Amino acid sequence: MGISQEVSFRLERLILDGGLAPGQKIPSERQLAARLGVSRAIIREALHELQGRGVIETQHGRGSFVASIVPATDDLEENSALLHLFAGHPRTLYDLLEVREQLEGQAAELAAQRATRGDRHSITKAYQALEETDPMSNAKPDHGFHQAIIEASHNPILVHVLNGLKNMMLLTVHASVANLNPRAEMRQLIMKQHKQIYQAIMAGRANAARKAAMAHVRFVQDSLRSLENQGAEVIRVSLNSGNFHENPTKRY
Amino acid sequence: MGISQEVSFRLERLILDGGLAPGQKIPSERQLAARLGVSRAIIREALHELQGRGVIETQHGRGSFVASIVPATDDLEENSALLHLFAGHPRTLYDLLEVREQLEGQAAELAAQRATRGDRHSITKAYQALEETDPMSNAKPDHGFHQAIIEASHNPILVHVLNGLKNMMLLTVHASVANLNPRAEMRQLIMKQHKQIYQAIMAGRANAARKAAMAHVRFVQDSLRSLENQGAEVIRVSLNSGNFHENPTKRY
DNA sequence: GGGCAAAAACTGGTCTGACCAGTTGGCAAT
DNA sequence: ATTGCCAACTGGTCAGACCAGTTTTTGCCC
Repeated sequence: MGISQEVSFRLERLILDGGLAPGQKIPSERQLAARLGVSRAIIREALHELQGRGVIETQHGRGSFVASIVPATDDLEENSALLHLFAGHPRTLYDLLEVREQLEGQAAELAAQRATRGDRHSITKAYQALEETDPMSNAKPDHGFHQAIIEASHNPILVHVLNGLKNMMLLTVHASVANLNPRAEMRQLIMKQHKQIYQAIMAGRANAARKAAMAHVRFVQDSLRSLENQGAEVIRVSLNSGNFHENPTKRY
Repeated sequence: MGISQEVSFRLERLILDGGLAPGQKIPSERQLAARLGVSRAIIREALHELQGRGVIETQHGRGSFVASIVPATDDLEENSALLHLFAGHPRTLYDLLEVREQLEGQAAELAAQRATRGDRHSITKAYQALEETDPMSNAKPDHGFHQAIIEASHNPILVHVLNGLKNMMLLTVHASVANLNPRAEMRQLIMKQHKQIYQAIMAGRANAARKAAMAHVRFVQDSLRSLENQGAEVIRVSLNSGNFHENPTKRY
């Protein structure tokens, strides 16, 4: 482990152990360098790492400060990396929803066609859990409902693909639950959409199931977007660096 | 926003857009510095930030590598397991084609809407290579054409998903090329379909592009299925160890 | 030729000292 | 007391040097 890592760990522990409170100013880079006996470049690299982890925030000319919101990590998963990914590039959230619209639509269609009795039972159970749970509490029932449908599609490739996106999907579900559900009329609409999906699958109406599922994802997408346009913080949106549209996919 | 942040965003964007795949080595610090016209210190600070977010991993003396963003699955093990599943279970071929129908349709639609000049050039090049190559020879031009379209969709999630399915996609493409192309009338039809996809994207006709792409995949699907019903051996199973584990997705 | 060790040519890691660019606070002129 | 300016902070960027690992090339020996 290099010195840079060591320094960032030391600083992080200092902060987490309470030596430095949230919002408090961290010693200047030059002071830290002198005190820890390393060059300022090392200090800066360590601070950037902590910055990447969201532990500190830096302001030009003023100093670095302990971030106010220490994550607390509700899921001890390492999806914090993904969270930052979304935080830095909110567009990715919509990219994912774009893909989800297709795949969930297909899953619902296939589920309507292929669901076995066991599948129907699983889906029904998940749906009931969804109805009974306090919507604001957490996103798990919501995700469970979608998951049951996906598995009922009996397409292992589809299951695999959506499984690989699971962590990210949980985030989008979380975003929708956290931002949309608190608004009563939104919650009503989403409930209704879930019901339509559920009934269409149970009735074996494949096309209706597909359309309902796609409409549901699209509704979430549009709602989040309009929320964002109203200035709400869907997921911490930052001004992005412009001009990513001229050389986006090309490699070095 | 400082240059350092901008650099880290740019790198992240590159990675997300699929220009750099997980596990791939990113250019050396000195190369990046020269290429982006900034000092090496800046590059190092940006890399440390990405490191803090878990986007990249660095090894002394070797280089920095893109971390697998979608953790858990998505890697070699899972893929090879699916490959085995594929070999022993031809139905999986159709499962994959089912999913491909959706995703390629979406990719074509988005490409028609979002392709930059550079994208159009790449697609055109791939299309020309496709026209000029002996169709029976190999599947690479075919796959390259689809790949160019996917990248032009500018949806990093979509790129990642289809990238994860790349090995299997190559197999389906190979199956289609090997079984369908030798038949003259089939080859004609497929050529025509490719042309329709290409023209629709170039003309920016999103809906037509989607439909053409979906029709193409569905055509391959139906053709293979009818071939199979005639008793032909659609996919040659490569020699593999029998030894079947129960399939990971616990279906069937 | 084939095998193997030395050496060159990479890679990231650290240091130094300089200068630019925002922020802040005090002190002087009004 | 208010205004305005300047000095002393702060972080941001740069250049070049050297250390420390890894990979590739070289060139000798058998």
